[in-house]
Amino acid sequence: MDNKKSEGQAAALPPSNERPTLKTIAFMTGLGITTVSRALKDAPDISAETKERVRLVARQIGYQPNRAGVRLRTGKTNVISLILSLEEEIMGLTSPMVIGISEILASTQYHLVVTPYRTQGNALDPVRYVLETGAADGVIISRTEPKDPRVALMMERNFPFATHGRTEMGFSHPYHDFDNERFAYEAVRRLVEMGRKRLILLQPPPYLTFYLHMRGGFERGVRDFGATAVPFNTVNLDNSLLDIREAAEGVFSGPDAPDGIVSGSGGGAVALIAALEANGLKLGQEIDMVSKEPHMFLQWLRPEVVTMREDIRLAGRELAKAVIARIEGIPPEELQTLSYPIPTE
Amino acid sequence: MDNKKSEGQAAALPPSNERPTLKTIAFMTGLGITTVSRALKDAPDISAETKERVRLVARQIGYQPNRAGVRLRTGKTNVISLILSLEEEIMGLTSPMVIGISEILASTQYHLVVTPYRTQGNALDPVRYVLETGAADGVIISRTEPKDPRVALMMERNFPFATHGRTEMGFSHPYHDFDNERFAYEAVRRLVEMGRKRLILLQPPPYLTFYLHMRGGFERGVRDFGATAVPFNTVNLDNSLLDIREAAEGVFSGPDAPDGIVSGSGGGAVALIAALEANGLKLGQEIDMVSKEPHMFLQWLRPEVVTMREDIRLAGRELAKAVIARIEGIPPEELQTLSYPIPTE
DNA sequence: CAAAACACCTGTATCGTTACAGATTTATAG
DNA sequence: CTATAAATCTGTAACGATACAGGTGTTTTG
Repeated sequence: MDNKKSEGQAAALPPSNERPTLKTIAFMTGLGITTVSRALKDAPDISAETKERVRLVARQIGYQPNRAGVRLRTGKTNVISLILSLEEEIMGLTSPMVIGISEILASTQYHLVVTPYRTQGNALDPVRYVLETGAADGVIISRTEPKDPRVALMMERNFPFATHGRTEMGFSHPYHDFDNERFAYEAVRRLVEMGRKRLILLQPPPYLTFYLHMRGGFERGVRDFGATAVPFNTVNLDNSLLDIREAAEGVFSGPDAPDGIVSGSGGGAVALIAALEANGLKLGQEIDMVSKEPHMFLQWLRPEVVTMREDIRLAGRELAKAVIARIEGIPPEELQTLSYPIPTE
Repeated sequence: MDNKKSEGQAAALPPSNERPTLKTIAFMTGLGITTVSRALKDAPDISAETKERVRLVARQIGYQPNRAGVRLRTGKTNVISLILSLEEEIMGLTSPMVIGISEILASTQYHLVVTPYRTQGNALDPVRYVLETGAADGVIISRTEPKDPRVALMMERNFPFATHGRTEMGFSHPYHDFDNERFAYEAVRRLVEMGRKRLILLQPPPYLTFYLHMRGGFERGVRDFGATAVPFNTVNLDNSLLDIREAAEGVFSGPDAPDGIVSGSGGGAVALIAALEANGLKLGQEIDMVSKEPHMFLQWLRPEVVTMREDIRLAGRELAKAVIARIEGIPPEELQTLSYPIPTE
């Protein structure tokens, strides 16, 4: 009769040797499941002593909340989705990005889910998927456009996200970006310092925001330092290295050939070098180049190239921190960071 | 009174404008929730007409099962976990691997979750985590060892997984591997054909399985083709490019310097080239090299290097297919694939 | 034509967690 | 010494899906 008390939530079942749940802890401590739940989240209506006891037992038996249970009840997924193009990247930007994000998430409850999309035109699909199915608490996207429909959609739904790259949409959102304006500007400066005048830029595709930055920096440099921009628009960083090489061979062998190159990526630089050398040109002699350098390839195999590093792993870390902060309600204005070209010596 | 019938599961609630659930479909079709559930999984005790009706409505309103609900009830997570070292890779193997896996998972219900570990010694942690928390239905690991404790653990628990790389543990499990034995063997053949005799191998760290393969192929080649293996054990593919370069400079400048190089990675090759050129050697003259080529770097910047490609994206695809097949109960023996060096151009 | 078989559908309980609305005990107020 | 307020704790319901054990109506069997 008196054991009514022990017939409550807590004592209903033996501990069992399965994965521990709140019920297990409730049984072990003699408390109710609700109490245990609230104790673990440090609720104000639980006594300090009880909290301590619950935490102790929880740690002891290695309790980890069941993600499906939490997710079903609260809608919180504890997932960050990285949205990736399957076509992306000649030269794995993805690796350091994934690693950087993982580094940050490792010390949180968040898991990283990679959500791919097939082609350029379908970039909105995975975002819609996440929004509609509630597959994640926050999203990281890259390849941003000045008016980015993905950003518009997530803003409208008030869904936490961070972008690798800026937009120009008249409101602020979390981002991390590399200062491509400065990169190109400094690149032009260096080339002019080396006596080069007729410059080409291997640039991003025109619809991406960082095209504007890189192009802008390039043109400002050309103006400020008194050089000439030679057109090179038939290919961009999204083309295959083979296409870039082919297009470059055309430019180098044509009239008014350039004598200076700014390459927006290390992979592209290799194609450009192959092209210019196929035309009998030599770096450091008839022509010079400034490029981003993902590894040590250019530095060691073509030391004549002036290289600057872009830290993608850092970008991953910053983006991860930004989405999480956004999820936690930090205002977007405080979650915008820029990184700068790192000179390689 | 008669409306008892309509007070059952189905009619309890209006459709609401939230995300549709089984209840929504039940309401719309006038069926019970259970019936809808079973209809959607094509159970035999539901009439063909009902199934058709349910499927139609489900498609119409864009029903997608709630993952948390399924997971909580059935334990099925619909997640594949890719376990990654945060230190991994000088030259992003991860990118094409992630892309390859995603390509396959995109047409399934599976999501890809990246689960990192910090350092070599902690490789078992993420595996334990997945096993203990049931975070995934299957796991993909790389950097396998001949006696791999992760493999042992997952076999013991009968947990589906696939490895990038083989093991030597006396039982079979799903894997995909690159034939490093053949790579090294062919590399030696090529070098000997070019008249080289004193060969070094930039090899994997000795505790990884593919060390045995690459080393084995190298030594078999040395024997078969009559060359000499020059020791080069102070560094391996896990060292930084700087360390490799430094060690290589020592070997090239020492007595009995090698005249042929087999490099197990493209990144390593760059370091070796930097080293040998710093010693005044020239590829194709005093020395030759065969290397894996991740991109077009070597091919275009040092065409004297003989390169072979390893298709990591393919590995990702194969591994994804293998885990899923394993989850579906296909015997491991049928899930073992090997890929072969791809001669470049 | 009653009994058994069949075809098809449905309610209940449950997975683990948390929001919410009490319940119980003890301390404070009047 | 009763009424109120704190301080703690707890049961119930619900999130969405599914396993299981019926239920109902129709058809077949003997």
